[in-house]
Amino acid sequence: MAARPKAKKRMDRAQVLDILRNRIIEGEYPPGSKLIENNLAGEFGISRQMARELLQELKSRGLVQKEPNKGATVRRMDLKTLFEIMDLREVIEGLAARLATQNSTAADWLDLVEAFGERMDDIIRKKDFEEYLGLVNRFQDRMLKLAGNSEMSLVADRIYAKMLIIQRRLILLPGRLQVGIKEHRDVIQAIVAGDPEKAEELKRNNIRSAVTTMKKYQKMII
Amino acid sequence: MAARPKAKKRMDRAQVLDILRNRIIEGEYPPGSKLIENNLAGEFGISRQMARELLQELKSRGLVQKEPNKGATVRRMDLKTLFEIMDLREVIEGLAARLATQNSTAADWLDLVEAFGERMDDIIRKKDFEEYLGLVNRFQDRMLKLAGNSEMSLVADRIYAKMLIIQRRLILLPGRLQVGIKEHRDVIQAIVAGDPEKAEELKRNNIRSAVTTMKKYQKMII
DNA sequence: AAATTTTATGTTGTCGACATTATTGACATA
DNA sequence: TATGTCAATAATGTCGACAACATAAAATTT
Repeated sequence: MAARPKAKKRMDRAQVLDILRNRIIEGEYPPGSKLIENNLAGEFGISRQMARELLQELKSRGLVQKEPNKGATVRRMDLKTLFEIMDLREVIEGLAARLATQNSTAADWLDLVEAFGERMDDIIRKKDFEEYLGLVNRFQDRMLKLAGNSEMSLVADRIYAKMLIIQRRLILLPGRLQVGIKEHRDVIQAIVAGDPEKAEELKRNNIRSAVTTMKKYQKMII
Repeated sequence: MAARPKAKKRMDRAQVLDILRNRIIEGEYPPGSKLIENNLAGEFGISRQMARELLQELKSRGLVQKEPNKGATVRRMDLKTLFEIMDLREVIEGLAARLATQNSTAADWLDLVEAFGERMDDIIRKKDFEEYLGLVNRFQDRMLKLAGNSEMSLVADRIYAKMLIIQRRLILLPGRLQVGIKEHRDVIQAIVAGDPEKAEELKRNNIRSAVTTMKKYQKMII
């Protein structure tokens, strides 16, 4: 583990947690790398006890793994886990789409309808992946927020954190960008039209379609 | 909080966690009651630090709630949360039924087919609720185990812990026992027949049907 | 007597120190 | 060279003590 020499001082508990979370999600701490309590304590100017509790928190969010007497490591995602999560994601996002449809009106979706409309053609042409990912995330956030089910949001958070890296590789696969856009358009349309069952079904199909692509190109993803 | 005077000595971490979990889901610690670190430490012969970590663990499982500087209380379940969890439960158990169907053969279900068959008529006649609940739980455990999705199991565990109390009251509602048995029979039949989609749909219907009953008799449940 | 401040007590938050368990590296032996 | 043993080091697990905060009780003021 490359140690960070600098000792930033007196950081807030939540701040540190956020930093660690981001480093894991962004891949700065690669999967399997050790997170050593003393190092973290030193870097952030917190006590080891505090570092310990933060690691525990990260564990409960499914981002790190702890083995007794051996410490915490960034959780590796193997293929099995990946597809397990995708199965979960299918039903969770389906539920989110359904609930969001029930709890929202067309007005809540104006910006996203527009964004996934003509603006998307630009994105496809330029292959602007970052812009696309940003929009997809905005869509997911909106959906979760409007769904208004905090228990579900907890589960979704667990899933998303681990999906972010994968998502970046997924859209690079042949044809996935175009298909993804079309599927999102359809989902949004069903939501705005106020058809909860259809929205759920389409969102589930969207994830299943992603899984199919992933299975086809397994080796390139993990 | 009624203090337990006895100081049991040197209990294992996992043991204590299990005891606390049970006390919460059995209702021995009623919702809203305070869990004081010192008391727990004293009762189980563990250090306060350890008690603290156990409370954190219970929090991450959604059983207790923590407010900064005010401590941990047994999480209250209001009506909103209850129905949120039921929505989640619908899709999770649906998924479990589908996956279990894909990963199992009729041989895995022999005992439960029999139990939900003729033996059930006895149970209905005697209104043996405990026996029925035992079988339902056995069915759920089997389903989760055979589904073989550990991410999903984590979510399910979060849900079940909170559902156990409710379940006891649900089956007391008029007609719910008979309906529940029939629905379980249908689900099991679809699973044994190897029809994943049907199993998923029936399990989802089962939860939705429970929700309908709950909404009708809201006041008696919480 | 009611309201406000002060004091006292109980509970959580934080830290440093020690004990226990892994891991590493040096050394000896086959 | 390879392997096994043992010491040295590093990291985690655990504990008790003190500080900060919240609550309840007492005292003071109006």
